[in-house]
Amino acid sequence: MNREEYADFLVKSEHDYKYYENKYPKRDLPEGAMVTRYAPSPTGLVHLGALYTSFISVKMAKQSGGVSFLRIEDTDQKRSIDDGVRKIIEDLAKFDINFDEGVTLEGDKGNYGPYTQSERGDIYKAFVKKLIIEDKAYPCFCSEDDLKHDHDRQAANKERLGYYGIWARCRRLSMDDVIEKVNNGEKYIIRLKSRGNFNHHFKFKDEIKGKMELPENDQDIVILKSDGLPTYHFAHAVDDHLMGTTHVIRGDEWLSSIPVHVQLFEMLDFELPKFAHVSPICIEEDGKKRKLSKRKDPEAAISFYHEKGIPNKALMLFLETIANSNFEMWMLQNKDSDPDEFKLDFKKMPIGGTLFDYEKLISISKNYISKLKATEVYDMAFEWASLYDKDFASLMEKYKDYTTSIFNIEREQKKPRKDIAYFSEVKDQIWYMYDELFNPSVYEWQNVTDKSEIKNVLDTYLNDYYKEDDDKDSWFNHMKEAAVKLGYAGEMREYKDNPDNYKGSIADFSTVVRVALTSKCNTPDLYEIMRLLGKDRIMMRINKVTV
RNA sequence: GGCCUGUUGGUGAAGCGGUUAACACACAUGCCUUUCACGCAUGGAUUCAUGGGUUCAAAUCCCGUACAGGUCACCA
Repeated sequence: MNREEYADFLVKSEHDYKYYENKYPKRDLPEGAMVTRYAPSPTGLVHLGALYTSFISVKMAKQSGGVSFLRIEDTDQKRSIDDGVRKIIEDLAKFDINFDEGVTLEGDKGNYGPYTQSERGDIYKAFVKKLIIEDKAYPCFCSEDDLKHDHDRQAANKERLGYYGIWARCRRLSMDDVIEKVNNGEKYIIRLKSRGNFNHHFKFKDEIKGKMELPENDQDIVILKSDGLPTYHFAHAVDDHLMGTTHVIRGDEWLSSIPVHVQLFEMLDFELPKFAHVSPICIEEDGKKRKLSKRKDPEAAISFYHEKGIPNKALMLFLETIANSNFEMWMLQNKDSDPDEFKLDFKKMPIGGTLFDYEKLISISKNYISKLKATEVYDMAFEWASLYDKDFASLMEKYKDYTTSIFNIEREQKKPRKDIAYFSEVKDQIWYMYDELFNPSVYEWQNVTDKSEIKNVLDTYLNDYYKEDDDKDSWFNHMKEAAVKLGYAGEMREYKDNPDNYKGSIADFSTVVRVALTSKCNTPDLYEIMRLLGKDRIMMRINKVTV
């Protein structure tokens, strides 16, 4: 049996590797264009970290005039869940993360497919055969128990764990031994015949982490599992080579596998792509940093932000400031520019894990919402309420124009209000504008608390000074006149200079009106509120107080 | 335990041999203001985990220590 026959005896494939090398020609792209990929396993819902790396991958490709694609890594059938792929695609699309190529809801798109690993079995086998022919891979008959036994011995002797050197028993099997075992029906997997020396270090440069020195891999890692599917490492090398990936962008938990991957590319005669290992988003617990965990941390789930009512765009802005800290500065200097114009840079990405800063997210979200038009705020707030607060949603819908006007108070101007950070808090901020909800149990009176004085203020103002169609200036002048008449200072300056000469200030006076109408002492502009409420409701609410 | 990586104010983070150690968020104070929010101004690291070394000069370069993170599967 020659080596070709031997390889064919061990692994069957329809085509040989040359067929696939020809089937997927090199991509013809301009200098500097990146081909990136996002390659998740369909094991559950998309979480923040996935959103983060997929965003970086797609944006990097786009800004360099390259190509991004989505590849599904489902070589572990046990962990894949139904519908996992659809959820990934849909969730990412909500955040405007769309790939140029790869798996889509309508099937594969692009010339380098299939893009789902479970459909690429023959391709992997073809390359496994290539390695066997070149004596770079061999079958291993060790059972799980054998492996465990060795592992325990290694641990007991404090030796390095794994299948390497003298521990790599099956590596020494002759071709005849192998043929006999196979003919006896013994099960086997295929391992890489590593030529690395753990005591030799090689230089490696990561696009994000920079230069480092790593030991060569000397583990005879598994490349083809007993189920006939490849391991991650092998599939990664074959796929990214065939698909023409120029930049492998992935989580930094992969950094320690680099020796394996570099070796794999070498032994397969593949050109090594560049690697960018993205640091995780962390959270602090008991004074220690740890990666955001899907199971423990609610904020790891994308749904968390959705339920809270934080706009998707705001979340992306937040992720982009984590990705490149200079993005924030750029935004400040390019207030009117589209964030898409900002160019992400690997060199600016954080090297250590970044702590998830909720306050910062809130601040970004506030700023983002403050720049929206009232109608946009209405649409988004309504969309949120339709899902999470149906009663409020129907109220918003019933008074659509009115609600939009409420959102418009102090909004479409140079320095808009920044009081909405997320849509779940909207109701708490404007409920008093709706008669259906206005039924205060407490009035937040401030400096003026005396019942008769409150009545006095309200009566005086309402009867003699409130004019329904005043513009803002006359409205405030009337307010001042009423205040002065009752012994309040009409100007804050005067009051501050001689507080003892007055009952209080115009601020105290208008606060009484404000609280009477809204029950709250902190509200947006009173004039606007009164204008929206209109005379009848103003009277009604004031009467309600005095009863 | 082995291998790799990191450690700058409350948080994120700039800095890459000579700076008053940027900036943003948060916090505090003041101003503006009918409240709140906005805006504006000011304040906070005598010091860059720690101990050595190199240098006229170190947060920046080198070595040790501590702490933290990642990884060591027929999982990705």
